[in-house]
Amino acid sequence: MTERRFIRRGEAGASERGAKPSSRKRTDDKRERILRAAVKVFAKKGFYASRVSEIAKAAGVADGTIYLYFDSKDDVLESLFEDRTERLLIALRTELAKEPDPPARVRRLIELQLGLLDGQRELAEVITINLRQSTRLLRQYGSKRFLEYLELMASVVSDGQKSGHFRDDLSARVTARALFGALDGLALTWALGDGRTGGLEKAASQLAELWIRGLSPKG
Amino acid sequence: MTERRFIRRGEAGASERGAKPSSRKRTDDKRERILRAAVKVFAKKGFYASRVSEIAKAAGVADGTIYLYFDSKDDVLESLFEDRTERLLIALRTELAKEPDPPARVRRLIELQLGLLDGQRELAEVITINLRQSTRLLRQYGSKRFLEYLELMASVVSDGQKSGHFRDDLSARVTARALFGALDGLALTWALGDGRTGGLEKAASQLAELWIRGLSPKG
Amino acid sequence: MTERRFIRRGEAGASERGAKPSSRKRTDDKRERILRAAVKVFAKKGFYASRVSEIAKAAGVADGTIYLYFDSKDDVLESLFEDRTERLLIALRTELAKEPDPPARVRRLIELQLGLLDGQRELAEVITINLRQSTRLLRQYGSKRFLEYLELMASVVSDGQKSGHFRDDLSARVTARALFGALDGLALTWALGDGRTGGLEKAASQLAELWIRGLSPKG
Amino acid sequence: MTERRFIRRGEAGASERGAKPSSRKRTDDKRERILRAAVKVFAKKGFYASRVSEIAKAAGVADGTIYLYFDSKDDVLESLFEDRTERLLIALRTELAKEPDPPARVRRLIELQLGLLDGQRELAEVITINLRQSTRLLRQYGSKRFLEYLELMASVVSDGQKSGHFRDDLSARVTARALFGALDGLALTWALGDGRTGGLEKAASQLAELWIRGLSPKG
DNA sequence: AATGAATGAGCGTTCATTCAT
DNA sequence: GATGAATGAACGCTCATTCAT
Repeated sequence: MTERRFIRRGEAGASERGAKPSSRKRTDDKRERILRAAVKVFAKKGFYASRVSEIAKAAGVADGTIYLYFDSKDDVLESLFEDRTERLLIALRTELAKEPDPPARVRRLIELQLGLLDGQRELAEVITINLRQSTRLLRQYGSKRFLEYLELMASVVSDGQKSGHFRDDLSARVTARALFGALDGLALTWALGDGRTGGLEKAASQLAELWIRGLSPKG
Repeated sequence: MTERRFIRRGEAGASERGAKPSSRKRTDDKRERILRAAVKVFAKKGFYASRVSEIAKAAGVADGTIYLYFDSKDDVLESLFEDRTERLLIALRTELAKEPDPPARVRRLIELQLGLLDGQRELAEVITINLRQSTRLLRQYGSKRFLEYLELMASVVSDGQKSGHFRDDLSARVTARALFGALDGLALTWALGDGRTGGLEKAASQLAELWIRGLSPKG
Repeated sequence: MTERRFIRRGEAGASERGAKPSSRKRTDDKRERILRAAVKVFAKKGFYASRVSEIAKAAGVADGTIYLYFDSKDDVLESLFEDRTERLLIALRTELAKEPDPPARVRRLIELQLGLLDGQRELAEVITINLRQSTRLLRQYGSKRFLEYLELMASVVSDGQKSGHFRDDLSARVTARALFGALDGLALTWALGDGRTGGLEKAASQLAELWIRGLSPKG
Repeated sequence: MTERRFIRRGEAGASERGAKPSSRKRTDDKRERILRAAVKVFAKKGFYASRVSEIAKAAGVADGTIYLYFDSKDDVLESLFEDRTERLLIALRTELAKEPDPPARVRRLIELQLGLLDGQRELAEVITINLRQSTRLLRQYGSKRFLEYLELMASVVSDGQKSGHFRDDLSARVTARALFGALDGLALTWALGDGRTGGLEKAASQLAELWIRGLSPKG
């Protein structure tokens, strides 16, 4: 078990990620179906209160089938997180590559992160809340995709500092973490609150204004 | 059980809060000892992975004793959160009352929240991480001390807007939530990271700079 | 868990053996009740087909209670075996001490082992059959009480060889193992067969005759 | 399932035994490969701890294939036992037919049984240990090949009694069971112990000496 | 009030078996 | 015949909570 886990955790090429049953058909139906079901269930009840059997039922598979694709309930959460964060990273990188102006990049970053969640309340809940439920996930996982994500944010800040668009008396790392927190906090209160589509859009715009001015140099 | 719970859930005056054993001695030794033990245990292993028996052991009491002071394991976490947030609120209100200048109030707010955690890594972990572990806590509790706390933050912003010190194109509520998130995010990464005493101090200062400028009006 | 196990496995004085709940009352009711229930259930269905809940039910305790006295289902079997073998060893040593004549000692040994089982069909089944069900038990356990037991048998043979009562062209160790096997085989077929009280008595007598003559020196 | 089982359980002539796939090729490759794999796996981990998938893997077939040749995991063990015991019986009968002298026959019996296992540690383990793991096997099976085997042993004894070579104050049945047990016990300790080739040879010789004298008539 | 042995509902996981391909 | 992904019943074990002392 631990062995298999190690293999899976390895930097297996993305083409093979998470594939347990060896001859996967085209679209990897089952695995994705399970992940989608897990989002719903985790969002509704939280990781710990969610039952593996509920996920199975929601995914329309047998309980045991989940263990053909994941090593454990924990692994489902981790995989979910990794999977979705990876998508977010790809989307962010693609979009940011199109935008050279630092302030506009900050705005884009904020809009994208909150925009991706807008209309996906469940995913927002899973990422902002459930991630914190598995201590193991948080501690040991804080170092992978999540750090990549923080680094991407930090680079947007430091790039702007180098080009003179942003003040340079602030640590890019600290700033990035604070920005992540701000976005996460908004997503959390939104997810726990109304979760209305569109609700995050205005907030995103305001937050962008705040941060762009906050990062602007003296004068 | 349910009955007792109802009574406790009522808006019992602070004078009676959390008191189960009827003849409270001076300082309510046991209850506080249990809460202190819970901080340690929850911080180390997370709420769900923590065992009631571990808390009991850490507090130097028998398992059953915990149920003389709390209704359930959940209640321990809720009480802990409520208790500590209350202290924080009191401290904040006291300090902010001394400071009339809006930008200085923002700085003070940030310094105080992060400062209180500095050197109390365990408490930081409990508040930032464990709070999110009990869905019930999050959902139903989002409305009590936590909202009071957010409102306090929002009032610092809106007061500044009214006095013309802060731009008024931002929602005070949104701004407050984002600030809470930023502080929470810093505390989280700090708690999960090194947790070195003093580490948060510099971050607090930078964050204050950022927000103060971010909130400043045009021109 | 593993830790506790280690402690229990240690050569803890007999006075403390297997006691988990710390303040044991007089007669260690529960633990013994569970062991007695386990004998019945294991004998009836075999170790693997026996359910922990069945043992609990037979013992009149809750499922969880079993885990207050034993670490696992495996541990119940091991403890049972160790416990009963120890009693047998004590009885054998006491009896053999009274008998100096080697042939008579062999006879006594056979009579005692089979006699103890006579009327305890269930125990016979557990010892002869179930012991072999836990590979771990067999392999790692083959070295403790069981070896003591074989050594006791071997010493009866080698003592007789030294005193000239028995032929000395046979290895005492091999002889002891074969005798154990013969006794075990009789017990097994008896347990699986009728299991009538008294059935083993005659067999014991005949087996004794056979072995005594088999061990006698030439001439 | 039950149906098929019934058919197979019937006293099907040896010519049809265990044949599931209808068009049996010459040497029934698969079935024998599975049995050989089962010996290895059962010997290593015991019947209950062995997984059908492990046997399949060791045999180089798919999991499902096993069910084309056997009705269940239990059936694999039973078939294995029956198969191997049959071979042993045939070998014993052939050899004993060549030897008219009762004491020599006893010696031959012992040598053959232990000799067949010598160098086949795995088979020894399966027969002596695993057989006892399936209660069903033991109980209902005690009546087939195994009884034939015991009867063969008993006949060697009773033949000797009739011809006056052996004492007649012993029950041939009891004696046979005890001898089986002795052989089994030696095989067991050998299998669990070193399992060195040749180790059983000397033991066989000594055991033969012991039994022959033990069975010899007075005077 | 305090204890801690006892409870028993509840769940993650395994694995023999099936069956569509 | 052969395959191996899918199934889902079954069970060992945990641990929050209770309650007799």
